[in-house]
Amino acid sequence: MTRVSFKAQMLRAREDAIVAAVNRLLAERGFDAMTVDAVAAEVGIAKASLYKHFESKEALAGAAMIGAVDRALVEIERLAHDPEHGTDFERLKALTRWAMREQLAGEMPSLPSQTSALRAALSANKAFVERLMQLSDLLGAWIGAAQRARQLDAKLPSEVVLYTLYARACDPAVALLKSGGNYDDEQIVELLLQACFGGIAARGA
Amino acid sequence: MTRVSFKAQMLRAREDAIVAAVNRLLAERGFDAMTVDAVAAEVGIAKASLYKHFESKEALAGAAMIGAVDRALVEIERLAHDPEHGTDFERLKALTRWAMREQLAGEMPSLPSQTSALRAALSANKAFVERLMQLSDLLGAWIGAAQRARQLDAKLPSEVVLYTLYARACDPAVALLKSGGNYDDEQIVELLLQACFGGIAARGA
DNA sequence: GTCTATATCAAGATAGAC
DNA sequence: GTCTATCTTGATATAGAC
Repeated sequence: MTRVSFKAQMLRAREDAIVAAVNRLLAERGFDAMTVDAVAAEVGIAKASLYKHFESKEALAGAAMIGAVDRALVEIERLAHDPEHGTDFERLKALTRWAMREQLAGEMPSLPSQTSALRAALSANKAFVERLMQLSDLLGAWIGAAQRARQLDAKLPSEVVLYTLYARACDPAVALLKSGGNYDDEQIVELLLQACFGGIAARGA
Repeated sequence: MTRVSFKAQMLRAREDAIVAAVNRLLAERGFDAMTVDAVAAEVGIAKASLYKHFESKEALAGAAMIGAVDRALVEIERLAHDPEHGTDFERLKALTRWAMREQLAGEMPSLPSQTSALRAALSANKAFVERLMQLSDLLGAWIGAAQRARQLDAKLPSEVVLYTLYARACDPAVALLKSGGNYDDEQIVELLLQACFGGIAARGA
Protein backbone atom coordinates (compact mmCIF):
# COMPACT_ATOMS: atom_id res chain seq x y z
CA MET A 1 0.00 0.00 0.00
CA THR A 2 2.77 2.37 0.84
CA ARG A 3 4.63 1.26 -2.24
CA VAL A 4 5.61 4.10 -4.46
CA SER A 5 5.18 3.69 -8.16
CA PHE A 6 8.24 3.56 -10.36
CA LYS A 7 7.06 6.67 -12.14
CA ALA A 8 6.80 8.61 -8.87
CA GLN A 9 10.30 7.51 -7.93
CA MET A 10 11.64 8.81 -11.23
CA LEU A 11 9.82 12.07 -10.72
CA ARG A 12 11.29 12.45 -7.28
CA ALA A 13 14.80 11.66 -8.48
CA ARG A 14 14.49 14.16 -11.29
CA GLU A 15 13.34 16.89 -8.95
CA ASP A 16 16.12 16.07 -6.52
CA ALA A 17 18.62 16.45 -9.35
CA ILE A 18 17.11 19.82 -10.25
CA VAL A 19 17.28 21.07 -6.68
CA ALA A 20 20.87 19.88 -6.36
CA ALA A 21 21.84 21.81 -9.49
CA VAL A 22 20.08 24.92 -8.26
CA ASN A 23 21.82 24.60 -4.91
CA ARG A 24 25.22 24.44 -6.56
CA LEU A 25 24.57 27.37 -8.89
CA LEU A 26 23.11 29.40 -6.05
CA ALA A 27 26.26 28.79 -4.01
CA GLU A 28 28.51 29.54 -6.94
CA ARG A 29 26.84 32.61 -8.44
CA GLY A 30 23.99 33.79 -6.26
CA PHE A 31 20.37 34.22 -7.24
CA ASP A 32 20.62 37.16 -9.62
CA ALA A 33 23.49 35.71 -11.63
CA MET A 34 21.96 32.25 -11.81
CA THR A 35 20.05 31.72 -15.05
CA VAL A 36 17.33 29.17 -15.61
CA ASP A 37 19.13 28.18 -18.79
CA ALA A 38 22.17 27.27 -16.71
CA VAL A 39 20.05 25.13 -14.42
CA ALA A 40 18.53 23.30 -17.37
CA ALA A 41 21.95 22.76 -18.91
CA GLU A 42 23.36 21.41 -15.66
CA VAL A 43 20.48 18.99 -15.18
CA GLY A 44 20.56 18.06 -18.84
CA ILE A 45 16.93 18.73 -19.71
CA ALA A 46 15.10 21.42 -21.65
CA LYS A 47 14.18 24.64 -19.93
CA ALA A 48 10.49 24.10 -20.63
CA SER A 49 10.67 20.83 -18.70
CA LEU A 50 11.95 22.67 -15.66
CA TYR A 51 8.82 24.76 -15.65
CA LYS A 52 6.71 21.60 -15.46
CA HIS A 53 8.33 20.91 -12.09
CA PHE A 54 8.71 24.42 -10.69
CA GLU A 55 6.61 27.38 -11.67
CA SER A 56 9.26 30.08 -11.51
CA LYS A 57 12.90 30.87 -10.85
CA GLU A 58 11.91 31.96 -7.34
CA ALA A 59 10.27 28.58 -6.72
CA LEU A 60 13.46 26.84 -7.84
CA ALA A 61 15.54 28.87 -5.44
CA GLY A 62 13.00 28.39 -2.68
CA ALA A 63 13.25 24.62 -2.98
CA ALA A 64 17.03 24.82 -2.79
CA MET A 65 16.93 27.08 0.25
CA ILE A 66 14.52 24.73 1.98
CA GLY A 67 16.94 21.92 1.21
CA ALA A 68 19.80 23.84 2.79
CA VAL A 69 17.83 24.50 5.96
CA ASP A 70 16.82 20.85 6.04
CA ARG A 71 20.44 19.77 5.83
CA ALA A 72 21.18 22.02 8.79
CA LEU A 73 18.29 20.48 10.73
CA VAL A 74 19.61 17.00 9.95
CA GLU A 75 23.07 18.03 11.13
CA ILE A 76 21.58 19.42 14.34
CA GLU A 77 19.80 16.17 14.97
CA ARG A 78 23.01 14.26 14.37
CA LEU A 79 25.00 16.51 16.71
CA ALA A 80 22.38 16.22 19.42
CA HIS A 81 23.14 12.49 19.64
CA ASP A 82 26.86 12.59 18.97
CA PRO A 83 28.70 11.78 22.23
CA GLU A 84 31.75 13.60 20.89
CA HIS A 85 30.00 16.89 21.50
CA GLY A 86 28.94 16.94 25.11
CA THR A 87 27.69 20.49 25.58
CA ASP A 88 25.43 22.84 23.67
CA PHE A 89 28.39 25.17 23.31
CA GLU A 90 30.40 22.48 21.58
CA ARG A 91 27.45 21.58 19.39
CA LEU A 92 27.08 25.20 18.28
CA LYS A 93 30.74 25.29 17.40
CA ALA A 94 30.47 22.01 15.51
CA LEU A 95 27.46 23.25 13.58
CA THR A 96 29.27 26.43 12.59
CA ARG A 97 32.21 24.32 11.47
CA TRP A 98 29.83 22.23 9.39
CA ALA A 99 28.34 25.35 7.76
CA MET A 100 31.76 26.73 6.86
CA ARG A 101 32.77 23.40 5.35
CA GLU A 102 29.58 23.36 3.28
CA GLN A 103 30.42 26.83 2.06
CA LEU A 104 33.92 25.79 1.07
CA ALA A 105 32.51 22.75 -0.72
CA GLY A 106 30.28 25.03 -2.79
CA GLU A 107 27.12 23.60 -1.29
CA MET A 108 25.90 26.48 0.83
CA PRO A 109 23.64 28.84 -1.12
CA SER A 110 24.51 32.31 0.08
CA LEU A 111 21.84 34.02 2.11
CA PRO A 112 19.96 36.52 -0.03
CA SER A 113 21.68 39.81 0.73
CA GLN A 114 19.27 42.27 2.32
CA THR A 115 18.02 43.41 -1.02
CA SER A 116 17.90 40.46 -3.38
CA ALA A 117 14.78 39.80 -5.38
CA LEU A 118 14.85 36.45 -3.64
CA ARG A 119 14.23 37.83 -0.19
CA ALA A 120 10.64 38.85 -0.82
CA ALA A 121 9.88 35.53 -2.47
CA LEU A 122 11.34 33.61 0.45
CA SER A 123 9.35 35.60 2.99
CA ALA A 124 6.22 34.52 1.17
CA ASN A 125 7.31 30.88 1.04
CA LYS A 126 5.52 29.28 3.97
CA ALA A 127 7.47 26.02 3.88
CA PHE A 128 10.73 27.94 4.02
CA VAL A 129 9.68 30.34 6.75
CA GLU A 130 8.33 27.50 8.86
CA ARG A 131 11.58 25.52 8.62
CA LEU A 132 13.71 28.59 9.26
CA MET A 133 11.73 29.29 12.42
CA GLN A 134 12.24 25.69 13.50
CA LEU A 135 15.99 26.11 12.94
CA SER A 136 16.03 29.38 14.87
CA ASP A 137 14.12 27.87 17.77
CA LEU A 138 16.52 24.94 18.07
CA LEU A 139 19.56 27.18 17.87
CA GLY A 140 18.01 29.66 20.29
CA ALA A 141 17.64 26.88 22.85
CA TRP A 142 21.26 25.83 22.44
CA ILE A 143 22.43 29.43 22.70
CA GLY A 144 20.43 30.06 25.87
CA ALA A 145 21.75 26.90 27.50
CA ALA A 146 25.35 27.71 26.53
CA GLN A 147 24.97 31.19 28.00
CA ARG A 148 23.58 29.85 31.28
CA ALA A 149 26.51 27.44 31.35
CA ARG A 150 28.78 30.50 30.99
CA GLN A 151 30.40 29.14 27.87
CA LEU A 152 28.85 31.70 25.55
CA ASP A 153 29.07 35.37 26.52
CA ALA A 154 25.89 35.97 28.55
CA LYS A 155 26.10 39.72 27.98
CA LEU A 156 25.33 39.34 24.28
CA PRO A 157 21.61 39.08 23.50
CA SER A 158 20.70 35.66 22.16
CA GLU A 159 19.48 37.32 18.96
CA VAL A 160 22.91 38.80 18.33
CA VAL A 161 24.58 35.41 18.70
CA LEU A 162 22.02 33.75 16.43
CA TYR A 163 22.43 36.29 13.63
CA THR A 164 26.18 36.24 14.03
CA LEU A 165 26.19 32.50 13.47
CA TYR A 166 23.85 32.81 10.47
CA ALA A 167 26.18 35.41 9.00
CA ARG A 168 29.23 33.19 9.49
CA ALA A 169 27.58 30.51 7.36
CA CYS A 170 27.98 32.84 4.39
CA ASP A 171 30.99 34.80 5.59
CA PRO A 172 32.85 36.37 2.65
CA ALA A 173 36.02 36.03 4.69
CA VAL A 174 35.96 32.34 3.80
CA ALA A 175 36.25 33.04 0.07
CA LEU A 176 38.77 35.83 0.66
CA LEU A 177 41.07 33.53 2.60
CA LYS A 178 40.57 30.78 0.06
CA SER A 179 41.59 33.06 -2.81
CA GLY A 180 44.55 34.24 -0.75
CA GLY A 181 45.91 30.75 -1.19
CA ASN A 182 47.88 30.61 2.05
CA TYR A 183 45.70 28.11 3.90
CA ASP A 184 43.92 24.89 3.09
CA ASP A 185 40.24 24.40 3.73
CA GLU A 186 40.58 22.94 7.19
CA GLN A 187 42.91 25.71 8.31
CA ILE A 188 40.50 28.34 7.02
CA VAL A 189 37.65 26.78 8.95
CA GLU A 190 39.57 26.55 12.22
CA LEU A 191 41.02 30.07 11.94
CA LEU A 192 37.65 31.68 11.26
CA LEU A 193 36.00 29.57 13.93
CA GLN A 194 38.60 30.87 16.36
CA ALA A 195 38.03 34.47 15.21
CA CYS A 196 34.27 34.06 15.59
CA PHE A 197 34.10 32.37 18.98
CA GLY A 198 37.26 33.75 20.55
CA GLY A 199 37.21 37.17 18.91
CA ILE A 200 40.13 38.93 17.30
CA ALA A 201 41.14 40.78 20.45
CA ALA A 202 43.74 39.16 22.70
CA ARG A 203 42.46 37.03 25.55
CA GLY A 204 43.88 36.64 29.00
CA ALA A 205 45.82 39.07 31.19
CA MET B 1 47.02 79.57 -13.36
CA THR B 2 45.66 76.92 -11.08
CA ARG B 3 42.20 78.34 -11.54
CA VAL B 4 39.67 75.78 -12.64
CA SER B 5 37.17 76.79 -15.24
CA PHE B 6 33.55 77.11 -14.30
CA LYS B 7 32.70 74.45 -16.83
CA ALA B 8 35.17 71.99 -15.33
CA GLN B 9 33.71 72.64 -11.89
CA MET B 10 30.24 71.86 -13.17
CA LEU B 11 31.52 68.70 -14.79
CA ARG B 12 33.13 67.59 -11.60
CA ALA B 13 30.03 68.34 -9.56
CA ARG B 14 27.88 66.39 -11.98
CA GLU B 15 30.17 63.39 -11.86
CA ASP B 16 30.27 63.54 -8.07
CA ALA B 17 26.47 63.48 -8.03
CA ILE B 18 26.48 60.45 -10.32
CA VAL B 19 28.96 58.58 -8.16
CA ALA B 20 26.98 59.41 -5.04
CA ALA B 21 23.83 58.01 -6.60
CA VAL B 22 25.62 54.87 -7.70
CA ASN B 23 27.06 54.47 -4.21
CA ARG B 24 23.61 54.66 -2.66
CA LEU B 25 22.03 52.23 -5.11
CA LEU B 26 24.95 49.85 -4.77
CA ALA B 27 24.50 49.85 -1.01
CA GLU B 28 20.75 49.46 -1.29
CA ARG B 29 20.44 46.83 -4.00
CA GLY B 30 23.84 45.51 -4.99
CA PHE B 31 25.41 45.54 -8.42
CA ASP B 32 23.20 43.05 -10.24
CA ALA B 33 19.94 44.61 -9.09
CA MET B 34 21.10 48.17 -9.75
CA THR B 35 19.94 49.41 -13.16
CA VAL B 36 21.49 52.24 -15.12
CA ASP B 37 17.98 53.61 -15.57
CA ALA B 38 17.66 53.92 -11.79
CA VAL B 39 20.96 55.77 -11.62
CA ALA B 40 19.86 58.19 -14.31
CA ALA B 41 16.54 58.75 -12.59
CA GLU B 42 18.21 59.39 -9.24
CA VAL B 43 20.64 61.90 -10.71
CA GLY B 44 17.90 63.46 -12.81
CA ILE B 45 19.54 63.22 -16.20
CA ALA B 46 19.03 61.08 -19.27
CA LYS B 47 20.63 57.68 -19.42
CA ALA B 48 22.54 58.58 -22.58
CA SER B 49 24.18 61.42 -20.70
CA LEU B 50 25.49 58.98 -18.10
CA TYR B 51 27.34 57.16 -20.83
CA LYS B 52 29.12 60.39 -21.79
CA HIS B 53 30.68 60.36 -18.32
CA PHE B 54 31.21 56.63 -17.75
CA GLU B 55 31.59 54.07 -20.46
CA SER B 56 29.74 51.20 -18.80
CA LYS B 57 27.82 50.03 -15.76
CA GLU B 58 31.02 48.41 -14.50
CA ALA B 59 32.84 51.74 -14.76
CA LEU B 60 30.08 53.41 -12.77
CA ALA B 61 30.36 50.83 -10.02
CA GLY B 62 34.14 51.02 -10.12
CA ALA B 63 34.06 54.74 -9.49
CA ALA B 64 31.75 54.24 -6.54
CA MET B 65 33.92 51.49 -5.08
CA ILE B 66 36.99 53.70 -5.42
CA GLY B 67 35.06 56.41 -3.60
CA ALA B 68 34.25 54.03 -0.76
CA VAL B 69 37.88 53.00 -0.36
CA ASP B 70 38.88 56.65 -0.47
CA ARG B 71 36.46 57.48 2.32
CA ALA B 72 38.04 54.70 4.38
CA LEU B 73 41.50 56.12 3.67
CA VAL B 74 40.34 59.56 4.77
CA GLU B 75 38.89 58.09 7.95
CA ILE B 76 42.16 56.29 8.62
CA GLU B 77 44.07 59.53 8.21
CA ARG B 78 41.67 61.25 10.60
CA LEU B 79 41.96 58.48 13.20
CA ALA B 80 45.75 58.52 12.98
CA HIS B 81 45.72 62.07 14.34
CA ASP B 82 42.78 61.81 16.70
CA PRO B 83 44.12 61.92 20.29
CA GLU B 84 40.99 60.12 21.46
CA HIS B 85 42.32 56.90 19.96
CA GLY B 86 45.74 56.34 21.42
CA THR B 87 46.62 52.85 20.17
CA ASP B 88 46.46 51.07 16.86
CA PHE B 89 44.09 48.60 18.49
CA GLU B 90 41.68 51.38 19.36
CA ARG B 91 42.02 52.86 15.90
CA LEU B 92 41.12 49.52 14.30
CA LYS B 93 38.07 49.30 16.49
CA ALA B 94 37.08 52.87 15.66
CA LEU B 95 37.48 52.21 11.95
CA THR B 96 35.30 49.11 12.16
CA ARG B 97 32.70 51.15 14.03
CA TRP B 98 32.84 53.74 11.28
CA ALA B 99 32.33 51.07 8.60
CA MET B 100 29.31 49.61 10.38
CA ARG B 101 27.78 53.06 10.74
CA GLU B 102 28.30 53.69 7.04
CA GLN B 103 26.54 50.43 6.32
CA LEU B 104 23.60 51.35 8.51
CA ALA B 105 23.41 54.74 6.84
CA GLY B 106 23.12 53.03 3.45
CA GLU B 107 26.41 54.43 2.27
CA MET B 108 28.57 51.34 2.18
CA PRO B 109 28.38 49.52 -1.15
CA SER B 110 28.45 45.84 -0.32
CA LEU B 111 31.55 44.00 -1.37
CA PRO B 112 30.94 42.06 -4.57
CA SER B 113 30.11 38.58 -3.38
CA GLN B 114 32.68 36.07 -4.58
CA THR B 115 30.95 35.62 -7.87
CA SER B 116 29.44 38.93 -8.93
CA ALA B 117 29.99 40.16 -12.45
CA LEU B 118 31.55 43.14 -10.71
CA ARG B 119 34.45 41.23 -9.25
CA ALA B 120 36.23 40.62 -12.52
CA ALA B 121 35.74 44.22 -13.57
CA LEU B 122 37.17 45.50 -10.29
CA SER B 123 40.20 43.24 -10.53
CA ALA B 124 40.95 44.86 -13.86
CA ASN B 125 40.44 48.38 -12.51
CA LYS B 126 43.94 49.58 -11.74
CA ALA B 127 42.87 52.64 -9.78
CA PHE B 128 40.71 50.49 -7.55
CA VAL B 129 43.27 47.76 -7.03
CA GLU B 130 45.96 50.29 -6.24
CA ARG B 131 43.85 52.03 -3.60
CA LEU B 132 42.69 48.75 -2.10
CA MET B 133 46.32 47.66 -1.71
CA GLN B 134 47.10 50.97 -0.05
CA LEU B 135 44.23 50.38 2.37
CA SER B 136 45.38 46.84 3.07
CA ASP B 137 48.94 47.99 3.73
CA LEU B 138 47.85 50.63 6.21
CA LEU B 139 45.54 48.23 8.03
CA GLY B 140 48.18 45.51 7.95
CA ALA B 141 50.58 47.82 9.76
CA TRP B 142 48.02 48.65 12.43
CA ILE B 143 47.16 44.98 12.86
CA GLY B 144 50.80 43.98 13.25
CA ALA B 145 51.42 46.69 15.81
CA ALA B 146 48.29 45.79 17.78
CA GLN B 147 49.36 42.15 17.84
CA ARG B 148 52.85 43.03 19.09
CA ALA B 149 51.18 45.15 21.76
CA ARG B 150 49.21 42.02 22.74
CA GLN B 151 45.90 43.77 22.21
CA LEU B 152 44.96 41.77 19.13
CA ASP B 153 45.26 37.99 19.30
CA ALA B 154 48.80 37.30 18.07
CA LYS B 155 47.94 33.70 17.24
CA LEU B 156 45.69 34.75 14.38
CA PRO B 157 47.52 35.43 11.12
CA SER B 158 47.37 39.10 10.17
CA GLU B 159 45.62 38.10 6.94
CA VAL B 160 42.79 36.49 8.89
CA VAL B 161 42.25 39.62 10.96
CA LEU B 162 42.33 41.83 7.86
CA TYR B 163 39.75 39.78 5.97
CA THR B 164 37.61 39.47 9.07
CA LEU B 165 37.47 43.24 9.35
CA TYR B 166 36.71 43.63 5.64
CA ALA B 167 33.88 41.15 6.03
CA ARG B 168 32.45 43.02 9.02
CA ALA B 169 32.11 46.13 6.87
CA CYS B 170 29.41 44.32 4.90
CA ASP B 171 28.21 41.95 7.61
CA PRO B 172 24.66 40.75 6.89
CA ALA B 173 24.19 40.50 10.65
CA VAL B 174 23.82 44.28 10.66
CA ALA B 175 20.75 44.19 8.41
CA LEU B 176 19.35 41.15 10.21
CA LEU B 177 19.52 42.91 13.57
CA LYS B 178 18.11 46.08 12.05
CA SER B 179 15.11 44.24 10.63
CA GLY B 180 14.66 42.49 13.96
CA GLY B 181 13.73 45.90 15.31
CA ASN B 182 14.90 45.34 18.87
CA TYR B 183 17.91 47.65 18.82
CA ASP B 184 18.70 51.09 17.50
CA ASP B 185 21.61 51.75 15.19
CA GLU B 186 24.13 52.57 17.90
CA GLN B 187 23.26 49.46 19.90
CA ILE B 188 23.63 47.30 16.81
CA VAL B 189 27.07 48.73 16.14
CA GLU B 190 28.30 48.23 19.69
CA LEU B 191 26.88 44.72 20.01
CA LEU B 192 28.43 43.51 16.77
CA LEU B 193 31.69 45.26 17.55
CA GLN B 194 31.74 43.37 20.84
CA ALA B 195 30.96 40.08 19.07
CA CYS B 196 33.72 40.72 16.54
CA PHE B 197 36.52 41.81 18.84
CA GLY B 198 35.57 39.94 21.99
CA GLY B 199 34.08 36.87 20.33
CA ILE B 200 30.82 35.18 21.22
CA ALA B 201 32.41 32.74 23.67
CA ALA B 202 32.55 33.76 27.33
CA ARG B 203 35.68 35.49 28.55
CA GLY B 204 37.39 35.23 31.89
CA ALA B 205 37.71 32.34 34.32
C1' DG C 1 26.86 67.26 -22.99
C1' DT C 2 22.06 66.84 -23.01
C1' DC C 3 18.13 64.98 -24.81
C1' DT C 4 14.53 61.43 -27.29
C1' DA C 5 14.21 57.42 -29.66
C1' DT C 6 15.95 53.00 -30.79
C1' DA C 7 19.02 49.01 -31.49
C1' DT C 8 20.41 44.85 -29.37
C1' DC C 9 20.46 41.15 -26.45
C1' DA C 10 19.92 38.21 -22.52
C1' DA C 11 16.76 35.84 -19.75
C1' DG C 12 12.17 34.43 -17.74
C1' DA C 13 8.40 32.18 -19.32
C1' DT C 14 5.09 29.74 -22.68
C1' DA C 15 2.99 27.29 -27.03
C1' DG C 16 2.16 23.32 -29.08
C1' DA C 17 3.72 18.96 -31.12
C1' DC C 18 4.86 14.30 -29.55
C1' DG D 1 6.68 15.19 -19.07
C1' DT D 2 9.86 16.12 -22.69
C1' DC D 3 11.22 18.54 -26.49
C1' DT D 4 12.04 22.75 -30.11
C1' DA D 5 10.74 27.10 -31.20
C1' DT D 6 8.95 31.38 -29.80
C1' DC D 7 7.01 35.17 -27.09
C1' DT D 8 7.88 39.05 -24.07
C1' DT D 9 10.17 41.98 -21.13
C1' DG D 10 13.58 44.56 -19.13
C1' DA D 11 18.12 46.37 -19.32
C1' DT D 12 22.69 47.74 -21.46
C1' DA D 13 24.19 50.56 -24.70
C1' DT D 14 24.02 53.78 -28.89
C1' DA D 15 22.35 56.99 -32.83
C1' DG D 16 21.63 61.32 -34.07
C1' DA D 17 19.46 65.86 -33.47
C1' DC D 18 20.23 70.12 -30.80
